[in-house]
Amino acid sequence: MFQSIRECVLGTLKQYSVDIRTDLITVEPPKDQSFGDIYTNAAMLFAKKAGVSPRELAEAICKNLLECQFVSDAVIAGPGFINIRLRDSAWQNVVNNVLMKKEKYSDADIGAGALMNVEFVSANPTGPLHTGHARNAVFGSVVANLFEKIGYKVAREFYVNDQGNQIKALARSVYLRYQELLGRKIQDDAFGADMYCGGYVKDIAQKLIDAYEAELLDKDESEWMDLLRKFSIDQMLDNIKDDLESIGISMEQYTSEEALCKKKLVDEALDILIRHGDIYEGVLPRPKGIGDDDEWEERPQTLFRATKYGDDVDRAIKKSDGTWTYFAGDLAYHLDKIRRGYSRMVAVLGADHNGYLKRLKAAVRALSNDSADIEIRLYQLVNFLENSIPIKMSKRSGNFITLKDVVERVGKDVTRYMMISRHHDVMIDFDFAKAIAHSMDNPLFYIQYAYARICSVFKHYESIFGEINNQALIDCDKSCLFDVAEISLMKALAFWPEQVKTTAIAIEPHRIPNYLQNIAYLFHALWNKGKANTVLRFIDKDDKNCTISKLSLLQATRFVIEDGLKIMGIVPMSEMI
RNA sequence: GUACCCGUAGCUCAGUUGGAUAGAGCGUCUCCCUCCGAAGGAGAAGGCCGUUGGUUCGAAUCCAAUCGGGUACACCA
Repeated sequence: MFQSIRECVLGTLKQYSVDIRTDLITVEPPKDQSFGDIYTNAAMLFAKKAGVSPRELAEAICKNLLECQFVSDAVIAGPGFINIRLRDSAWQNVVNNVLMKKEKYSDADIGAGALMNVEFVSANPTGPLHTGHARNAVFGSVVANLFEKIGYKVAREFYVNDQGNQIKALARSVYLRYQELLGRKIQDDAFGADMYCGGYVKDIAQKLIDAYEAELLDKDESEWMDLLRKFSIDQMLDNIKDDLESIGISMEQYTSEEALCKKKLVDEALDILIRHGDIYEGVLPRPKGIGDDDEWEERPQTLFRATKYGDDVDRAIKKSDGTWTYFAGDLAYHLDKIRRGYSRMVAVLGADHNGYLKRLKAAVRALSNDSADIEIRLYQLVNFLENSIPIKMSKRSGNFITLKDVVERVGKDVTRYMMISRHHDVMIDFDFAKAIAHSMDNPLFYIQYAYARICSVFKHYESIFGEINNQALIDCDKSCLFDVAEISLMKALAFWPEQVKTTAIAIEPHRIPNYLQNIAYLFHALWNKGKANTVLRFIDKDDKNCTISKLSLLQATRFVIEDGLKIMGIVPMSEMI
């Protein structure tokens, strides 16, 4: 619908042979419906370039629009807006459009099958996923779903940091518990500040005993370290995969840092950068945040010229002792992604990584010769509340809410909804009491309720008239759908494909729940209007034809809600429990 | 000190990337069940979009300053 109007407008503009940036033209429903059904700003944008007045251009566009069969009226308003009014039949056609395309109604082909890599979660395998990861996980998975919707071939990817001191600390922690479980006394101060003391460490130790019994006792660290590292990581990854599965996520790819290292990818990345002249030996300037009195040591290191690619300072890729930094590993990792054919990538990171954003973008540009790009989305913290009172968490002491805790308490779907319903730059207050409330405090409930009501109407229909199939809904006469409440709903349904497209391109998944809330709102309003005005009731025992045409609108609404929930990874409820 | 983010109704947040008179929910107030699910709906009140300039036909949105809040700033991972 919007597309055909747009084409009509573009057709007129072509006659003026101006170079048109078509993406600037809006063809949208106006905020205030009294202006009409659709408006466009085309005349105002291109009057200057075309060398005519906005009014003159607008008149030409209007004339063309009026020849379109769906348009009933097109008028010029204000500084040059063109307000278009469509015939009811145009909106009634939307219903059939949805019914025929069903779950493909909102599909687009912007990606044209191109590869898209969405990296998210990527939690260190040193503990179970916690609430922060939950937001990351849900955000990333919905972004992936959205890109699939608009025609990309998407890979969901998890980067496993299976190297470094944290993993060693985990292995040592497990070993301590292992000794303990086998009856050895361990010193009180054995668990230092950098050790892991959560309950899961004991679980791993128990599994270690199941597998190796007492074999590893009384051996030197050099003898068990490699084995324990691998064992612990495997256990933790299984644990993490379970957690992800519990909120409906499965990754296509897990990439191991250690494996990349063995493939010498770090050296290859370095070679590429050297060839581009992006590597030099130097000393980083003293950070401004460190005062003159603070401790600061000049260190000659191998540096990456990140400033050439928009970063604020150059970045170290080797420590002063010659070993690689963490960032060097990331260079290798992103080189790997590029080599696997990804020129478009998205990465989801916590807001505390904001200092890392520019250097990652710089790395991808440098390694790909500017042919690849990575979009990074940072998400803010989630505060958990119990009846408006914040719950204190401390990761150190092992006293933090895990993803599993949340899912067990409020369920997968509510968790997903709460995590995705806010803009990623905004902190979320997650109140357990509100999350499970059955009221407007809980918007997911409101949407599910609309869906359940629609299902209930269909059941009611079937109890009177018997089964009905999709084809009958398509073929029926739609002239019963004429009330403003019905038209408003149809207009909103017409916008759905556009909504999916812009949401995906902007990488702002929260727009989906907002949209669905609006659909639910329009539906509930229509439902209630039927209480006062019997003509608007969905089921009329004495008029089967009209009833079917009302149902066709409900069916279209149901498809769109289902589609939206599916993007969010939420299962629609045909009955409220 | 620097970078990134936030500032919109009493509270929690939207605002379709620059469009016309800025919108929801909660809370407050008034109505609506003999009626397909009231777990709902209709309406009222509530705003200098932090502040000040700029860009243009047009700004909550873009730019520059500024104030307030958050996060991060060497070889940690």
